Amino acid sequence: MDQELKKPGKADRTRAAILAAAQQLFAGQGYELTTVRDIAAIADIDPAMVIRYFGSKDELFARAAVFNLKLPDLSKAERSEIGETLVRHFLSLWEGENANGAMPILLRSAASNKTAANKLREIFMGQVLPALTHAGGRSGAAERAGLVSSQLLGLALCRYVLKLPPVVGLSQDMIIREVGRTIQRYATGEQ
Amino acid sequence: MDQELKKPGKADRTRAAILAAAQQLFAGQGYELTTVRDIAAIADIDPAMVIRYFGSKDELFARAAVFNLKLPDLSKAERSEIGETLVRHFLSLWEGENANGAMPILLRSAASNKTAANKLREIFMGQVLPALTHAGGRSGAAERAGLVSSQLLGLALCRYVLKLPPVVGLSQDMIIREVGRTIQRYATGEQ
DNA sequence: TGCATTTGTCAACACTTGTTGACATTATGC
DNA sequence: GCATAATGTCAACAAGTGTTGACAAATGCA
Repeated sequence: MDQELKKPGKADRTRAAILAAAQQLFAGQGYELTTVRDIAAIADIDPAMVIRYFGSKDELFARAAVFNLKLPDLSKAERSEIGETLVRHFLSLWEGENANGAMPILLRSAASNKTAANKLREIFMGQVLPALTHAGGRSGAAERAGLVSSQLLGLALCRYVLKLPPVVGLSQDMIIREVGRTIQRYATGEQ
Repeated sequence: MDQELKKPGKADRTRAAILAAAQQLFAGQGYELTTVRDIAAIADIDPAMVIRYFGSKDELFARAAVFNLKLPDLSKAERSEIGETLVRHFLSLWEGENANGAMPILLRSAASNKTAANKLREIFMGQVLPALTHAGGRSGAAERAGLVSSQLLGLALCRYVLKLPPVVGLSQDMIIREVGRTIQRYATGEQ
């Protein structure tokens, strides 16, 4: 289970506590408003430990904001179901059991933190764009990826960050159906 | 032209300079990262004047972030052109001649500043939702407004804040055509 | 001219920030 | 047992924050 082996000594537990507290706060109020002292208070340790274990606030943020889209192989999916497949994938990634909340973390801080903004750019340029290239051919892949990104990130922004009531209230089924159709058209040009 | 009348005394000019500098910085790096001293430096005045003229950094932000969607009356538009009309309207509002950049200001700070987040919520709840209620009937208006908001805000986020290259590269025509179709479907349920 | 108001300058305040180093405490291996 | 390393505590630092008040310069009016 563990990656660095050894018994789960005391150090590892406080390390994990710090990371959990950091993720909670970064996701809730973004990078700038989250202080090392707040993180330490929630993790119930000394602020100095945060620095000792992670080097700096910046490095801690980088650790707290790692995540992978793990996009499914769209070339194997039914072509007519690419949209719904993608939306379903993102929804389960964002609010499924294994969701680690990294998306809100990035989205909340991307507006003012360059590390977060770059990470978001990398994710969508490096994963969404190639996936769509495979799915719909090379021509216009950039445009299609841009449109897809705008809809998916907009959904995440309204639902998890701004928490616009009408968007929060949307059922997963409705999102999959309606947004899925949009993504389908953007991705394939059909309809 | 002026609203408070009187000759445009020296005070009004520095007031305007402060506001312009504030808008520039708020739009570029958000509320938290923008300091009163930075604003003063760009406006080429003393930091104390910023407070003297606007009371506090918070009040200055509130002044810098006022704007109105001025949504067209959708009930009078061709029903089949609601989507394109809306997208065209937002594009000209965001990057037309009279664009004041208030949208990036709000969007960039909304993630961490409650004033900005509330303002965004108010705008979309108070203007987009009613407009769609008129346009497509009362039933499901909230859901439709939510979907429309997610696409429009996502577009603004990717294009002006995150500056994702594929989204920045989209031509206005393409946006009007492609996103317009999405908005059309969300707003009317047609297609 | 003189006076009063407006406009601007300067230094400092109280506070918070990330980060550091010296020291105490606890656990581990011999 | 002891020595050594790991882990935690504490106080302080330098820098930067929004904001304030006392004072100087400029401007307009009589």
